[in-house]
Amino acid sequence: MPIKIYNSLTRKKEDFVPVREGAVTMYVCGPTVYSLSHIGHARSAVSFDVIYKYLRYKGYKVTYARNYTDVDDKIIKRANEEGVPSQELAGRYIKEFDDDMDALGVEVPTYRPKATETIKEIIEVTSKLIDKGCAYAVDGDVYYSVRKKKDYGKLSGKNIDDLEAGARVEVDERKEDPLDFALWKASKPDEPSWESPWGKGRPGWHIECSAMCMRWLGETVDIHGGGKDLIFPHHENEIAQSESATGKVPYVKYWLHNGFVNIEKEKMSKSLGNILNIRDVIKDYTSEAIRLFLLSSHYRSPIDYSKDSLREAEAAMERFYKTLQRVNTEWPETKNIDFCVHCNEGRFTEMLDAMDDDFNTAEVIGNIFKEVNKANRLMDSAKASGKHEGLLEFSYILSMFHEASEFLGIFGRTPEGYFTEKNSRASVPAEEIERLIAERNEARKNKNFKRADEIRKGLLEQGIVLEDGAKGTTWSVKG
RNA sequence: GGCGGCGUACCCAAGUGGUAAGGGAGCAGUCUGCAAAACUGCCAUUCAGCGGUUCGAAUCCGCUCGCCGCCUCCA
Repeated sequence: MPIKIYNSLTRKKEDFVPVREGAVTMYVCGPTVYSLSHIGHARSAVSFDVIYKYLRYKGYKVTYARNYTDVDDKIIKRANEEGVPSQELAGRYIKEFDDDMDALGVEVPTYRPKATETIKEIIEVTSKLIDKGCAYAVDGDVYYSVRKKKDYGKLSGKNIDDLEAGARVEVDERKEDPLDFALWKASKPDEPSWESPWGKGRPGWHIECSAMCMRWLGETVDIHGGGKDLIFPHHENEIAQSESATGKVPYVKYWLHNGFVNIEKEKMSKSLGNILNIRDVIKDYTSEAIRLFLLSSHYRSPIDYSKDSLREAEAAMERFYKTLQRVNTEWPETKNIDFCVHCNEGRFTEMLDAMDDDFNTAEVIGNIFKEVNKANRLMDSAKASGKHEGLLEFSYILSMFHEASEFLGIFGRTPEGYFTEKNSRASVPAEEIERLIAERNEARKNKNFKRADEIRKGLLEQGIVLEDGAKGTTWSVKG
């Protein structure tokens, strides 16, 4: 069964057939690096990380490029405020972005091009557009002429006349049409600039993505992704430029757009002051809980960030790893399971069908938790009967977790690894907790339950939960 | 004004023609010194509302109501 992908261009789910059989080229718009990245960047990055991983999982050779916009008005403004060169500022935030991605378990794409390293190509494409009569230079600026592209607006479903009727665009007398957009901007004295046939200047925003795509992936790419807000004007303009320059249609076969992250039901925006940085979220929740939260809704739907929803995601992750921990201790013979021995048995069909259907990660997660329940049930009944029967079933379940982790990027760690990350947030030193546990168990042995409960309650007030199990007392940070 | 999307239980959420996955919360039970965790049971005769198509609709069509996004930098 082919993968089905919702294509923003046709507004339909389509069978995924890449240009070259067995290989996929994929480009995703990355961040403009002038500040720390927020949870919205995380959603886009994680969504496409999963798509990248899944396509590879399905056997495609995927070439994935995600850019950094490292020259832009906002970067220049911020750099001038701080009194540092704009490239230094951009470099700093590229590093911060990479650190955030690493913390979220987002894989490094095949290529991570920067706009400033693609100037030569940008100038070439711009020149070609002028030569073809699709663009014109005025006072060192170069504009793309939207009227020259008959199907301009095909991605966003807009037409030029409607856009002009609702004009909120500032009228620039030098432009032939108010909707014409800059391919190249003449630079002011305090701005970074490059030599060009039109004088010193710097690239416009949209052209860099076209140039980077062509350089790293070719003139037609299979998948191009980004946030929903990029549909217009950014992606619309990319299509216009690229198709005009190369004459090849389509520029992109499948356009994918992820939904927004709202904060407590409100749009995240600078003016509302509710921008939530990845850096801050990572401090309070485990990286897998954050990924689980992002992947438990479909990538195209809007999601609402709230403390409750993250707490729930963390509780679910805990349930998962607690079960895995239990399997490891109660069924040590499962350690020798050869993952993927069941791959061709049709066992994972449900899960893979869900992924094939426009990457329905939410359904996969539902399937995973059904298996978690099954594992616990098996262990309970083994405990009751005293017999370890059903090893084959465990091998199925654990293989399924392993397979899912290959493309979801969660459910793949050791329980110890997970709980170490989680418990590093403890407000009480581990040695102190261990000491209190020992004291409490001594009290319990002496039937001094008052003291035992006192210790447990005291720790709970500091966010530490104690659990008495068959193998002794364990502790964890309250979710 | 133009374009697009959404409305499923207390909350989150999957399901897009065959009779409502999953998670969280809650209640009851098993287990436990008591808890916690785990397990079991309960928790939407119904999918915003009203009509229509169909043997059959949360799913398709029409209308109404409500919410949201884009059209300006934005993931």
